[in-house]
Amino acid sequence: MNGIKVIIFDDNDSLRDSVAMLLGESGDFTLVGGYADCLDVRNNIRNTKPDVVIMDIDMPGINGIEAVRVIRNNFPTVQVLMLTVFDDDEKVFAAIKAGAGGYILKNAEPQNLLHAISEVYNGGAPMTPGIAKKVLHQFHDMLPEEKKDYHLSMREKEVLGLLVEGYSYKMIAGKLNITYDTVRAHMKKIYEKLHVASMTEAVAKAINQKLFPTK
Amino acid sequence: MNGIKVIIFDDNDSLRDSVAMLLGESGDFTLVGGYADCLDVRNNIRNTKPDVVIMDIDMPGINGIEAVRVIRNNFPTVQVLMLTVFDDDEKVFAAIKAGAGGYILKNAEPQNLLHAISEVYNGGAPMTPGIAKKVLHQFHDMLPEEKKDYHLSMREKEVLGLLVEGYSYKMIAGKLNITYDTVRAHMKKIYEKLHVASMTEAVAKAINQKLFPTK
DNA sequence: GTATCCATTACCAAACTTGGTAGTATCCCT
DNA sequence: AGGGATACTACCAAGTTTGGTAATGGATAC
Repeated sequence: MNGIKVIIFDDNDSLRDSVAMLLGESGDFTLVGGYADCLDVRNNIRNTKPDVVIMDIDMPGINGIEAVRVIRNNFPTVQVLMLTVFDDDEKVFAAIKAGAGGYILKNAEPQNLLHAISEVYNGGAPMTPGIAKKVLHQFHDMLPEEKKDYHLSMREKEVLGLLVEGYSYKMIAGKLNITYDTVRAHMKKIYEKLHVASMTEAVAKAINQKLFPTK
Repeated sequence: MNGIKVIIFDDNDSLRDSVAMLLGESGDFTLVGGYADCLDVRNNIRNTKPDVVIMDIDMPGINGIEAVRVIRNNFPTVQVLMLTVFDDDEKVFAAIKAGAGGYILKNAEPQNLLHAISEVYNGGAPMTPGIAKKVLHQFHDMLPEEKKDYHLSMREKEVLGLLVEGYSYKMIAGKLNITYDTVRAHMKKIYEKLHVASMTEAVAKAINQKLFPTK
């Protein structure tokens, strides 16, 4: 008994058997658990201490994505590999958001599953090509645009930054040790440069154009 | 001469030769061009009509990421596969933003390069495990948070939405055909529910919690 | 049916924001 | 040395926002 310890959650009994056989033959993996539902994930993991969890999505009771969240919150070192028939954006992204470390479709070659398990165990991110494409494309669309430069001076950025954090003119003056009127002077310049005419517009623009790391 | 038509941009002559040999032996690919710089990308592609472009990043003259942008803007059907030594987040994400369809490190196995070329040609997104991990993790961090529910009423959401767009109380009153004082009443409730005490904070919170599709 | 939430309006007084104009001082560039 | 950008200060007047408290009618919930 050695190698990477794996457990699987899938309500399809014969699939669990196939995986068990596959892992058994390989020699590099040990299947230390197999369950048809996620009703008792926490205990299942506490008892078996796996390195990698193979997780289906559509199961009776608690669904696999919820289970991933639970696992990642309670056992941060355990890697989760999704193994499912679903390839719709919503499920894929939800699984990643929940903390899955890889996403393989059930129609993949058995050999690829073994490879994916070691990869996810070694900190990689195995994905079937179609999934990788989805992720890459979505990722592409989400990357920040070339951010416009409004030529704000250092001081102006500082003031705007505080404004975004909810500070009033008076508070900003206090924070920066300058007078209220100086803050006003900066604000006037900022409004001019951003082409806005109120605090709310300035804040909205600053956040939307990602002028600051607000989150 | 048949198979997938490939051209390569890389200032390392011997690497170009190796790739040429590799592709030649495989039978499934045809190298129809090899260039040490991207000074004339557009013509290079117009003349060779490749299916896939293999692109280095660090080259004299125009850098590979800029070149990807040019290619994707002018020849949207041509797939670009990055083949470079760089694995820092900045370059990886920049390449993806520029439109690269795959990203392979130069230390990968030759066999994997061939596989990656067909994959990118077939609409996949080949990445070396480390790159896939970077992308997945960044992607994970960028996916929208579970959005909190502040139990805003319809009307309150409407008012807050306008506020985020830069409207003043008075303007909101006009837009919604209600009195100024009614707007004020809604605002008071909103502040209470959002736990804020000024327009700027409300706007910042609304945008950051993605309560509205602002962008 | 009575309690609770929602949308609406109203008024007061205090505090805050905005646009205008105007001046001083420093630093960098040519 | 002069031109230009930046940082700072100041005052006025008009307009806006905020926190109170209070009241009405409608809808929904138990």
